[in-house]
Amino acid sequence: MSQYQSVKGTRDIFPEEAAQWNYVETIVHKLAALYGFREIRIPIFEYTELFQRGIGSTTDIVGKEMFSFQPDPKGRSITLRPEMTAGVMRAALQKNLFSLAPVHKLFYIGELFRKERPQAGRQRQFSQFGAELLGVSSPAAVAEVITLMMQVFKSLGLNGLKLRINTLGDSEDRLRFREALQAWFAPFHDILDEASKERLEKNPLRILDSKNPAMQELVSGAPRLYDYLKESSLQDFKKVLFYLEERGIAYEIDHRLVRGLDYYCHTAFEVTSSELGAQDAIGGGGRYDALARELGNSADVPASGFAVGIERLLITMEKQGLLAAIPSDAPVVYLVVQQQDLADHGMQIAWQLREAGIKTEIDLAGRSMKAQMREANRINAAYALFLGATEYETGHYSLKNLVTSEQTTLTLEAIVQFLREQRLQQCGN
RNA sequence: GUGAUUGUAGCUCAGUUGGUUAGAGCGCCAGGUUGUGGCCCUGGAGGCCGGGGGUUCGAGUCCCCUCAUUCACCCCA
Repeated sequence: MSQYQSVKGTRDIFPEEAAQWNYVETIVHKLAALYGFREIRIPIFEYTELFQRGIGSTTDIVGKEMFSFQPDPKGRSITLRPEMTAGVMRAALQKNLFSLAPVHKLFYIGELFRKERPQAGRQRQFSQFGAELLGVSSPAAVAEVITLMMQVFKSLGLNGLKLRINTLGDSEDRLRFREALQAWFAPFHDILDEASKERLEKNPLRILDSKNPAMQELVSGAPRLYDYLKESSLQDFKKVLFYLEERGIAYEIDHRLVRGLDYYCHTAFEVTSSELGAQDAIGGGGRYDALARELGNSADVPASGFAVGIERLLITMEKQGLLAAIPSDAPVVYLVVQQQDLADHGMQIAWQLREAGIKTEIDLAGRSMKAQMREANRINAAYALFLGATEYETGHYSLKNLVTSEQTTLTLEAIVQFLREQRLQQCGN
């Protein structure tokens, strides 16, 4: 074992895997563009208050999971971003985006940081892509966001994901429900676990979300927010569901789905994969009209968004055998040089081939022909091009198809032309 | 933060009740074929057995500490 290891909860992505990431990111870019979302890139750290205000100080993320530090003793505390939404909203408000146009559709891909114990599907540095639709509050907007997310899953070939959805109502609904909930739980105060007692005080809704089996049993008899919704909130939710049905997106209403972040209102949703183990949420999101005001804006900015964990997405794709289909980055030609004194000429040819747009690999270590051939085989080159004394003198080179073992002798120009035609066939474009 | 788990070669793992120079498969390198890969054969390199301390004539094996891994809880992507 080497002396230095990557920091706990972080990992390296080597080329084979990076190709998979690129594939996913390319799909995200394409579909986001198709739906009219444009990319935003924001800083990887923010002032700590942004997350305290935005995400909510009672949440686990803010309470115990943030990587915070103080760059200078008198300076303000800074935190590595544990999620994207607060930063995106901050950027939008700072830039005064809403004075330019009322609606903004943004998407992002980036790394996030949370100080949790790593486990399957959970790291301290992880990545998400997501979209934020800022400036509209209609059910259509929420449906748009969910549809884009589901479209990404579909385009990647994923099967069997479960979309759960719920509504949290507006602040009035929640206030009335909160009182009802506290009243209902009051007689049971003594049997509540510690976390639930605290939640009952600070954020009663989250009791419903408890995964403690004893609490779940108790919760199953508790009142439902759904029954406390005012008519407009109910209609809003039903309209979202209507759009999902229209688009053929299967969902399951889960009255206990609350989600951990304070800024959600109305529709909240989560997508889970049964292939992930304990940490089975692959994506989630919802509507968060109050976030802008939390961040000091004079008024609410109606908004909704989703985020998908890329590591968990890739794990699920792996389990479903979807990664094998991702195109490889193997070279087309491996240039095999017979003798050392032809090495310079070999470099010259490799350069010519690359100029012609043909992906070419060549031995740089002066190794034996056998070693070069083995290497060509290992890296899955399509062809071996031999350079020996005969080729050097005649200008005709031997080209071997490493799959069929067929070998022909052609001029370099003919080889370039041949390979170009081959590649057109292979890629089908 | 809590609980459990596992640390032996680059990787996956053997290693018997503590007993000489710690093994296998795969991978890597070289040769068998001085102009041709995969398959096969032969050989080679590569380990302070995670680190520290202790028990013992003797520790990869037993005990303690520590570091790291993995899984789970809490919660989330």
